[in-house]
Amino acid sequence: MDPLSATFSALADPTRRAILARLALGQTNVTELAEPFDMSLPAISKHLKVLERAGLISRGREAQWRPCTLQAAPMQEVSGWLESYRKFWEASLDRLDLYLQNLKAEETGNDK
Amino acid sequence: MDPLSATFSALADPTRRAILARLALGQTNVTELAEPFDMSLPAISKHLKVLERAGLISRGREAQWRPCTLQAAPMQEVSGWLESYRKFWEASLDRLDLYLQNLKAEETGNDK
DNA sequence: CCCGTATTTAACTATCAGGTTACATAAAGC
DNA sequence: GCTTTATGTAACCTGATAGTTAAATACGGG
Repeated sequence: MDPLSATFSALADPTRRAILARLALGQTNVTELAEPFDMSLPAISKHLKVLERAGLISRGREAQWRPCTLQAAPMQEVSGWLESYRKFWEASLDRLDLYLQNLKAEETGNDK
Repeated sequence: MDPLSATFSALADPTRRAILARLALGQTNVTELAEPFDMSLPAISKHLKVLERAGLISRGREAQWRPCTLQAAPMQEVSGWLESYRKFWEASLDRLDLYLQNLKAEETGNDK
């Protein structure tokens, strides 16, 4: 799978995004990561593998713990990809803005 | 499925991203969208449905054609979500930068 | 060396995603 | 109304995902 697709599909799961959010607070181990979820440990282990293969986390070894660390570089790829579309959503926001302005103008009777 | 997950998973497919890239050039119909792909029309139709459900395109009606239009608003959501991680990839780039500088310094014997 | 803790792997199941072909529907034009 | 063109839906297949439980592995400490 191409890297961008791997990143997008890793991010397409709320559990995995929550894991990343937790890791943004600092490196931690698997059991602690699993804590908030109503899910078996192997399930979390699989999610971690997905994140790892996408390059979004790295895993070390510290005695019997496997500390996970956030690696945000792939997100930068996503951000770069998105960039070329920015003008489109900004344009549509402008249109929305315009629409809302017209709406308001009509309401107050100031519109042509 | 939550909107963010829907957007990420819609974007996790190269065919769909290519469709969006085409639509960035302007609105077009299904047959023309399908043209570059070695894939049946129903397959494209399914991809379009995924994009539509994620809110990334909208479809009109013009005689027997269904013109598709890019709707980038969900990308803005993604962009917003990514924003909170920006400092992480910027930090790691800084570390990479530092690493490369050190490497260069070592090479030229100017290090430490 | 055995034990407890942390984590992964194996085997299995159910659902979903992405593709196919065949058929159905929509609209225009003769 | 029939035909053509454009598109969508149905039924089906295959492989991937996401979860489960049970067993295996890795490591530190008595």
